[in-house]
Amino acid sequence: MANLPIVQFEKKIIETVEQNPVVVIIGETGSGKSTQLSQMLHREGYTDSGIVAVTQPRRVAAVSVSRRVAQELGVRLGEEVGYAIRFEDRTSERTQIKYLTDGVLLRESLSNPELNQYSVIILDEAHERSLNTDILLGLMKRLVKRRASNLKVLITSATLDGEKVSKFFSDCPLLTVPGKLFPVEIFYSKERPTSYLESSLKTALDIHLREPEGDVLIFMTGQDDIEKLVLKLEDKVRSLEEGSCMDAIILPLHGSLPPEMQVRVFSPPPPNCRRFIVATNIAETSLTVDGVVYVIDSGYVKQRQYNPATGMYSLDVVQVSKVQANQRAGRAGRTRPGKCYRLYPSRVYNDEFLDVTVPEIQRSSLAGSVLYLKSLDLPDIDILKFDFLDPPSTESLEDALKQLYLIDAIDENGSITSVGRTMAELPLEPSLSRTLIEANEYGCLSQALTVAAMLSAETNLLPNQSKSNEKKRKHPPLDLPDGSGFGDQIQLLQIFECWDENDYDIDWCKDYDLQVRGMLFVKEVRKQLSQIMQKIAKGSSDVRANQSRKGHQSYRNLRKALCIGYASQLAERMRHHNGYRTLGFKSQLVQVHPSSVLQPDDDGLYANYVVYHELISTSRPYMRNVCAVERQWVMPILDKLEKLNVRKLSGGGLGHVEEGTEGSMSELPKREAEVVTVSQERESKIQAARERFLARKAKK
DNA sequence: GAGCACTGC
Repeated sequence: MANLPIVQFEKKIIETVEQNPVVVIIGETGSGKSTQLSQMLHREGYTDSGIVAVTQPRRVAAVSVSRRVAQELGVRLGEEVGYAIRFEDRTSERTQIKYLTDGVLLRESLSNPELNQYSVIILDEAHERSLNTDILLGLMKRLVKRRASNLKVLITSATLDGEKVSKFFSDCPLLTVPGKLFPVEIFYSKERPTSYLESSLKTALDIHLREPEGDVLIFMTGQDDIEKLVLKLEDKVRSLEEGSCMDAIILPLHGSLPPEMQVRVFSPPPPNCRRFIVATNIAETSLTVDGVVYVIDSGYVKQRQYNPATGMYSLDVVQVSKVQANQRAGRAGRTRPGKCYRLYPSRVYNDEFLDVTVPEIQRSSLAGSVLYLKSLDLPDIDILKFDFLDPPSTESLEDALKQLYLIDAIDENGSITSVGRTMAELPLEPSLSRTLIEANEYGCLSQALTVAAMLSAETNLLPNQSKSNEKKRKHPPLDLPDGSGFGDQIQLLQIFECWDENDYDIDWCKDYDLQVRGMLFVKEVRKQLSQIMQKIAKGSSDVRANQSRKGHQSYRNLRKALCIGYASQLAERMRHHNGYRTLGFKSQLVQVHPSSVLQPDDDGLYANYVVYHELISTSRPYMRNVCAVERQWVMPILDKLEKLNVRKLSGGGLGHVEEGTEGSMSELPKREAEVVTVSQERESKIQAARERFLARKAKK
């Protein structure tokens, strides 16, 4: 602890904090800011008047850092030093230093907007710019004015954007604390490689043959490329002449790897053996691998982005930012001087890379965040003018307002409704919290709780039916429930009900290839949701509460509730084929994702109307997780859509300039004219595919 | 008939 760089700055830090309500601290990796700042303030007496809170973007960080601090102070974790993350509050009345995820702090400020229990709030790792951190930054700016006399706010950030944060907080002081990284030598490629897979392979082998011992960390974009590179590396290493160089172990590392495979990177290699870790950006911040001396940076990352104009998500491979590239390089200098090989020229780094990663708030759907802010009842706040460090686009905020209006969370003037208030209390996307409230009215709350919980964890819950996986499987896969033809939300419900009937047996999950960790998470979420709903629940929340007519039920009430909750995510089938047209503000041509269990009727046609959980644009625009709904439930929503006036929603449109004066009329979906916004290119691709299909059919 | 970076309440 004594040799941490930050300790030498204690006096300066304390002085600055005494004299200023907000201080930005730039501390690089290894400076000790996460563990030491809270202890300094504690020593100085700040814990006498309240708790010192330290937020973290990730749960594991909140737990591990608090454990360290408790150890250093010689107290039991959960007493003077504790942590709070979702599902787990390890604090007590005696707690003076509290580590928590930024999401938990946002929840707390919902019930206590002044956050009076805290004397100091430290937003740690603010440079990561998580959606939650960005909202907290805006809230802190307001809060320090209201609690000027008794609240201190500290923000820690990385080198590149510290000044921007300082400026945001009316030019507050900015202190820089050196890190404890060893120097990392950077090597650039002369040109951008035609294949960064081949280029990383070559670079990795060069290191293996020429450089002294030390592990190699290779940053790739995704599972696919990682698996390919691992195979190629294994192949090449095997063909090397025996005794010509040291042994090698090659390890993949990405999020969809089962936990037991992930932890393999934490066990040290046998002597005289070099490890190659081929990873996604999970190794950038979330997981720290010891022993890395060499880093190979492809310069790319996969990023999910939301397009508010279309309501569609896409997962794109994009260039990393300078901050990200430096973070990756830094992974080589944790234990001794290292080397970083960038597979792109310095010109690309200097001229093409953005300084910082586009913050999440500018890449996400904001319905949930806007509802959250509305529910805080901030006086005199026009949501379009909320003071964000990097404001999201007006388009994105208006998209959120429209969504919220359609699901009754706000009224036509943009004011939060009582339904909206209840929704904000639920840790769910607005569409799902709206579904829960409606289901409660229809007497199918328990089913809706299950669906909402399942969708909260959905990614990687179900087995993916790729051919490579089938080969690995020891026995043929057992049949999962099929949603009775109604679609994916119903299937998810049925799966959980089966698991419940099997007493939440882990082996049952394994038999059906369901991700165990994911299913346990669902169970926890469901429990949490049902506790929150208990206050207003009109029926039992028990999983088996709605199973009385099992076998011949139509899930009518549940589907109706989903229709109300997903009012802004509806689609209507084309008259003569299985393509759909979304019924939102801008109509899109979309298809049911092939993984869906929605079943066609005897004529081979899908339901006339469906709700979808999300639109994802991959090779084509797809609806993921769809559920059949009925026309008579959809019609009232369309009426509401026609009455929508964005200007009123966003607070009368003060200072809000929009072309034309006809207000919402120009945005009405053209129901009869079949107007769609599909790019020419995509349209012709679809056309070409259709012709190929017809040609094949004709041959037969 | 196709594919999924990473978090979090």
